Amino acid sequence: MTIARVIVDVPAIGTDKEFDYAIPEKWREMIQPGMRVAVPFGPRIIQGFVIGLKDTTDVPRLKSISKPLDMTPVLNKELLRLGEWIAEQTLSFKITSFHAMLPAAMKAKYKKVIRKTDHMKLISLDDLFGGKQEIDWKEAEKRNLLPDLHKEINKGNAEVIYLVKDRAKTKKMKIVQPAVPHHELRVAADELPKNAVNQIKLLQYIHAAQEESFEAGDLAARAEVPRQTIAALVKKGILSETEEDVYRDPYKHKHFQRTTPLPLTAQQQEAIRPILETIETNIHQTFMLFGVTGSGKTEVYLQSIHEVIKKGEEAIVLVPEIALTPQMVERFKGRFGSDVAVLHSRLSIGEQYDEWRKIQKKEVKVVVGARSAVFAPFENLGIIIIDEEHETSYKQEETPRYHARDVAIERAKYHQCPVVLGSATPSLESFARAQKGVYQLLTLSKRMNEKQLPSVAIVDMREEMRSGNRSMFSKELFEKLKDRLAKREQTVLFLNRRGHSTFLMCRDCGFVMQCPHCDITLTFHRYSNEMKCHYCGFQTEAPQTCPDCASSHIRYFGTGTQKVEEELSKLLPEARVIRMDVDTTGRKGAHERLLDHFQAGRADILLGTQMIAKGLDFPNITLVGVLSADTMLHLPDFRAAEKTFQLLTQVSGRAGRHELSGEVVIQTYSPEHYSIQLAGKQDYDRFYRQEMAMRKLGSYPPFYYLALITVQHEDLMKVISVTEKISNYMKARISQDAILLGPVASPIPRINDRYRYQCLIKYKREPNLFPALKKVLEHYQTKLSKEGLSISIDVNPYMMI
DNA sequence: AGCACGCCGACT
DNA sequence: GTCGGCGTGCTC
Repeated sequence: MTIARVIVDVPAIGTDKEFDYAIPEKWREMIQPGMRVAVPFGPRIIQGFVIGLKDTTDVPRLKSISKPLDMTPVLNKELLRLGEWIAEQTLSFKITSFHAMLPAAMKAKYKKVIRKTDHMKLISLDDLFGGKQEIDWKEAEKRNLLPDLHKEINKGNAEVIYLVKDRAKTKKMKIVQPAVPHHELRVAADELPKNAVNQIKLLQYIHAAQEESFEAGDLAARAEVPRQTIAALVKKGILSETEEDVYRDPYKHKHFQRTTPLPLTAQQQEAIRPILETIETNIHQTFMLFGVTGSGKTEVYLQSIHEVIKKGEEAIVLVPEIALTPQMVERFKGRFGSDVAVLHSRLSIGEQYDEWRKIQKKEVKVVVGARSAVFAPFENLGIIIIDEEHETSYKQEETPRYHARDVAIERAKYHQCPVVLGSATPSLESFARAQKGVYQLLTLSKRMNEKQLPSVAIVDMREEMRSGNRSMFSKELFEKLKDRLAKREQTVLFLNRRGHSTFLMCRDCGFVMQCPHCDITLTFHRYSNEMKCHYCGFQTEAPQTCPDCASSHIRYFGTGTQKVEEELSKLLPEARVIRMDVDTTGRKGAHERLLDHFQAGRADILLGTQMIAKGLDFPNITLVGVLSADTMLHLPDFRAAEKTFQLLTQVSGRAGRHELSGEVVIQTYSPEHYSIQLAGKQDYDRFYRQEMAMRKLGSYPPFYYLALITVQHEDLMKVISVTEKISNYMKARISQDAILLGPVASPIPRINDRYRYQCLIKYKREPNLFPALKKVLEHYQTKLSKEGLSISIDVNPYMMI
């Protein structure tokens, strides 16, 4: 094969197609589909993916591949095909899909430099180049040298060079070994000058140690000598130093207690049997593992994976990003040891790349990871497990806007293996499919240890108000809190809102402080005494007087985690509180540290947002308090009730998982709402029926599919007119059965000074929809993207804002 | 996405 | 007459 079909690294509608390149003779044998290559494209050199090979082309004058960027393919046949499938399904570019499937380190960086041509080593150019042979384009631009350099380029004294840089760097470790036989180390030490104290010390240390080789930094530290000492002895030929590729191991200092399979309960056995059957017979099937919190879903996963590994196949386990705590990792590493790779966004780019390479080199059998781990480059997949299936974080919110569940099923079809969707509160979409028999339903209705589910009390905060309690804690919750403190048991307090107070209002004129760039109220952060916008990051000092009428009667309304923390220290000064939200877990490892603290019993109360709802499994938690169950309920989102139900159920599940039984207190201003009532009763089935009725009434999923078109621009009039044009265009192209809503302003009509309008299409079967949407993108992306107009299309959106 | 090409207004 | 503004269209 002499010609490569290449997808180039230019995410634009006009370049979202194959380009043909001649393969130079010397690379003929080695260049294969799935490899990245550097190719000339117009005047520059960029990265591309080889998606196929051929011998003929219609293109009159082919250019040649500059060089390969990989030794072996980074995407196999299956993943190349999957990338194209994702591009089709999500209306995104192939190149964008390919990048989403690979670790970030594989995304090329481009550099442009101006270099002196060597036949003209003119001194006069030295002041331009600062004595160097080349100069970075960006630097030249900054120092305003471009006009002069341009002249030199035209004269032929300098040229523009395009560089493709690969960020995929392996980490090297310096290994130190004695260069002489062990018994000669003594002699060598004696021969050193007496004042070379450190060198003698080091040699004596190596002589005494029972090891063949040492990691350089480690050795210096252990022998208590400076690092230069090693270099000095290497120079003298007594030690030798070599470099070795190593993996950056994020769990280097962590020891994992090995576990063995637990005996399964009757229910677990019944649930696992069909899964094992499909593993055995290589049949693709999607299972919905519906199990209450604490019913032992994880053990079912573990034993299914065990079976897959026994067959010589591999497993992918997806877990929501925030649930990927060391505790979670431990359960898999504990069972499968070094056969496990872990992938999530809190790892550094280098660490992610290394975990990915372990998978590619077939050094691991199991991947535990967040959304993008669904692309793990395994070639003999035996099972894909998606834990907490209902989590919205499985949907990627940037292009390509894929859903990991759909990708998992597509991959499983290729590999003829099962997908297991596990949840205590399945998404309506998935549960409806299970009801229809598209997925096979497996139920775990009992907790493993036969523990009762915690008892749940729903407290009407309006009543509290009426009876004169203006505090954020109801009488009932406060009593129970005090009781736990006395008994030295732990409490989890949940509040879905960070910051201090939600908004600032002037009691004289009613002024509410809003973000100047977004149509959203600012949130007060007490510690920094700032008003912050959680959408664009805008922040400003909190005012002392009303910015509008200068009255000093400004007040902060609503409650955030910071304020609760303050209140707790006033009301229960003896309680030790840990607060967990994005503001306290920003730094790497902070998340783990705080949880370790809590687990070790060094705090009584864990107070936090979303992130504490998942996966916490501490024996000493006997009380869970939900401070305000309503915050999500009134969001302009058709999934608001579902999300509320799921969250309340998940949070409640944190209590009483072990010997001690648990209690849950849910505070709310809408105690009669079905999602709160049924979450209190932990009655998923009734919630499902009720919510399905609501969805049917509103023509929402799972009865209809959705496609959301969002238009953004600085100019409001332009946004409205474009959205209207698109709506009309689409209306003419869809059938009578589809419903088109819009144009309407987005729920947040302005973010970052850009106005937002949208058009929502609800449909069941609509063969013309995707081609029409593609036409819309084609029409506008080329013509107007340069004016700052952006149009995004989200098929099956989760975020409607 | 970049970049060149090309066509109009404001200067040496 | 030239420099340079950014609309248009192409990149194997």
